[in-house]
Amino acid sequence: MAVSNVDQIMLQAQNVCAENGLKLTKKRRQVLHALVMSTTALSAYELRESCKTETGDLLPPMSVYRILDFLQEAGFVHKLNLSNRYTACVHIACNHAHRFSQFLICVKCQLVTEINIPELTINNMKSDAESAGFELTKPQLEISGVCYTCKNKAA
Amino acid sequence: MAVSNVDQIMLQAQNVCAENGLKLTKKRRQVLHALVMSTTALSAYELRESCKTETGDLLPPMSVYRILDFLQEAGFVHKLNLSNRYTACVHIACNHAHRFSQFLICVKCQLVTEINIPELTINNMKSDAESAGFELTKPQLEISGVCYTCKNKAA
DNA sequence: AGAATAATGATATATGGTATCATTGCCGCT
DNA sequence: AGCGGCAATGATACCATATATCATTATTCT
Repeated sequence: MAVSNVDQIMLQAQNVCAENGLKLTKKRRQVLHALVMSTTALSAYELRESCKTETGDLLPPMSVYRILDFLQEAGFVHKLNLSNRYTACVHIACNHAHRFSQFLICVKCQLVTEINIPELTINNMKSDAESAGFELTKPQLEISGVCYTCKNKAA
Repeated sequence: MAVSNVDQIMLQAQNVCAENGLKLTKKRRQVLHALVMSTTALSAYELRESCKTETGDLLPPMSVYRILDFLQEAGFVHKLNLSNRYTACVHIACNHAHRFSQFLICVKCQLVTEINIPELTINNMKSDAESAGFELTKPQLEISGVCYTCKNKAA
């Protein structure tokens, strides 16, 4: 995510939890913080590293996955299935209503950019799906591409 | 895929390979055939089962993955990243030019339906991505939903 | 036939994720 | 403060997905 207002994001997350009876414990904060700080999506096992204690202890994998589940439930984190990695939601601080999200993933540098899908695109997709006999539920789109930085580097 | 014209599909695959100097060996045919016959996407390890010999020998995992790589290169098979499963391309027999594909995956029964994305939707997505500083390369979309059969069952 | 190359096999291991049961820590109560 | 109950975390074991590496078998080409 790599943002400047990290503190504000963490505070907002804390507030959202308080309002909904969810507990943002120390470890959960640690994991969320690591994701918010990272420009790229992180794997569960990379997150263990990011959260290790001064004595070098790692979180057990089970805990990492449970914490990720919690953070996803709360809407703070998305899982990217293309890479089996996790990324902080860009809308934590702005408290947007959560719409269908779309992730643009650079195949060269792994940069992840989350954008909102315009209403129009969503509606088109919904009716395309309907024609094929499907009702859409949770269309999270993950699309591979090349970011302009990498594209320019190549040229 | 679950189609009636299985033989025609296999024949067409054979022809495409011949035209392009690719070898559709016996094992590759076996794997492709298993995928063409299945209504749901199959995992690599399920494919081992589908292709076992009379004596019960299984393909080594490495071979399955290599064969799947080959079939994907040839455009006969898609990998679904949402489920880490593989499915035959619906366009083998009709020999369509390959456009961006979209998969509708039923969360209840695992039915997979491949549809073409209308030109319009693609172009919208491309310009959305461009606004965010991305150039799209291989937009394969995988979308969760509920097929009408399951939806009606629920009601 | 023999060399070169492509395909497959075998073994080991990395990586991603879950099941299960034990332990810890927090919260409210009296 | 002490205690009971429940949520969160830890520990161990394990399954599922995928790859690295080297050995062997088939094809193809001369």
